[in-house]
Amino acid sequence: MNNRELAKIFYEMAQYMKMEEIDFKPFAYERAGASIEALEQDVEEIYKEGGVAGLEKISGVGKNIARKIEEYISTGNIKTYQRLKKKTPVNLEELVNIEGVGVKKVKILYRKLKIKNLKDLEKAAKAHKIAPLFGFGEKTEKNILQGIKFLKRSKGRFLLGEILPHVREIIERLKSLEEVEQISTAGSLRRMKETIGDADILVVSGKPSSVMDFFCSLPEVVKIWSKGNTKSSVRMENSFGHVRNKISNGVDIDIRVVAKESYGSALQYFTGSKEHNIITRKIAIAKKLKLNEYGIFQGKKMIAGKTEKEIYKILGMDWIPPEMRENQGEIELALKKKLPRIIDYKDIKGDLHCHSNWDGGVNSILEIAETAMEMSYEYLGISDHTKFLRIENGLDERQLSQQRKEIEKINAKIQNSNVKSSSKSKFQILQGCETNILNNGSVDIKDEALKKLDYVIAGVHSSFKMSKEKMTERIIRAMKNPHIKIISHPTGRILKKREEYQIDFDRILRAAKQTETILEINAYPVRLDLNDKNIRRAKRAGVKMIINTDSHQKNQLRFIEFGIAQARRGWAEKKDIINTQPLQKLLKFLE
DNA sequence: GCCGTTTTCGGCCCGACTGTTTTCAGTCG
Repeated sequence: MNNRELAKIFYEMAQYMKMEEIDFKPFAYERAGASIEALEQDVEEIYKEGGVAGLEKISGVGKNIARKIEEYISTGNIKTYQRLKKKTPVNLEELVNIEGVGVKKVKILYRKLKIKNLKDLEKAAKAHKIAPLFGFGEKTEKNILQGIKFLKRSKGRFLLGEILPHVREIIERLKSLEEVEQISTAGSLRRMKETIGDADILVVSGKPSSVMDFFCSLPEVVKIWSKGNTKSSVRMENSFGHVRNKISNGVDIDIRVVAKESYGSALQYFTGSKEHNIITRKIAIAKKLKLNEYGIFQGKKMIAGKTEKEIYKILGMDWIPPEMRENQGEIELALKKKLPRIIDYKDIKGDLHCHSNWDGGVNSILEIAETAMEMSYEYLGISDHTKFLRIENGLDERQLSQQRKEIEKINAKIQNSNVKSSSKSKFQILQGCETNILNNGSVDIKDEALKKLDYVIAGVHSSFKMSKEKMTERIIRAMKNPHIKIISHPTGRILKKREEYQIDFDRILRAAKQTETILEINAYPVRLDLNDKNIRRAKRAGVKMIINTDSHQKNQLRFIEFGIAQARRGWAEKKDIINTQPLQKLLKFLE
């Protein structure tokens, strides 16, 4: 908890420094923030063990930043941060989240119009006070309004990836209570939707009131909306669930306590979706039964309710995985007992989209590989950015060939250290790269260099606002390059921030099929791209997919879960996803 | 403000794009 808070402060300090046109320092603070966020140990612990000198061992942390960490630990505050904030007291996170608005514009908006937050900005834009400002204009004003509109549409929704880990942590704490017999997430969180409105927790307990007392007095709770004997609703603190430097308003959590004999029906009822439940209840009615959150009833007699499985069974259906419960045809298939066997969370054997510290990433190739081995992967693909992305320190042809040698060395080292352990001796690091698809569809690395890699990923990282026709052509041309095997984040959306770019997805699918190009299901929480609908389309078109994390630090390899969840929501089966294959088969496929 | 098998001082964080300029500033990846 500490680390994330602190990292967030450093990110914000960096932004304020950029606002003041300070050179280089912002970069130092960002880097320190990123490396603190990636730490496994709490900074406070590091400080207790080794003092300021211990803190200085953290990469990117020197004398000054170490002192600031010390200040934060001992006073809970950083004076420099307060000073920066005082100079421009605005909701920076909120304002820079609008596309096209950065720190410099925020500064002008505050100095000239005293705009502090989204509300002020919207008011000013609607009153046409923005366009006359120096450096702004008609178009900027329009873009700002559009950006606000887009933000509002996704307002109140949270990323699965930022909420789930915290809710799980809270569930762990609840589990430690003697009174808690069974516990689970419910609602959209259990269905693993890419964004969620609020979080639902379902508990079985003989002592509901003490569970309620414990829950409502959690330190993260900032507001109790309602507190009852079996149902409570609270607002969590703001920092609850932020990813990198993006902070959201606190999420609401609803908790319900139900009787043991109703747990299954309550879980079914509160997991939803609403549309799915409407149909299941209709099926019950047709069988002269009644289904509600307490159980399934024949007249007044309750005939089931303890588990979800028995509920579905009585309705004449197979149990449906929560990720599929969107009334998209899953009920019909479950009635015919013909549900597809969707990919399992344990099926992934490796991750081919990972960034190391050779480009903008945090960890060394070896460190990432160690995490991959901990996850029992058989392989790991390093795919650093290439030279077009200068700020990400993209690699050129020469650096790629240097990296190849490094990877060979590490592979040899891993093989030697694991001779005894047969399970790990199979592990292998592959070398790829994530090339940039330029405007004309060519990529920024020469074919001769691409040829030497184990595989090549290509993605769009610039000029997002092309026409549909041009963007489609651009990506198809990249797919036709025989070296390019994978298209990363194929639609380019950023959740709560940027729409997909315009593409003719059917044409992309046809070209992917024809060129045997793999489409990525990017597991990074703000991307989740392809989304569930496109995954289904790709599956239907017979296009192969791969679930990758796009991780920039080793801990982010765990994001794979969110990608698998999307694949499950898109009904993808094991055979549709190529990184469910063992190493040799994967290599053959890539070839 | 950090860092060092090019450097303990002098480099780092660049280039495309957009919209605002009339030669450039801000934003984004």
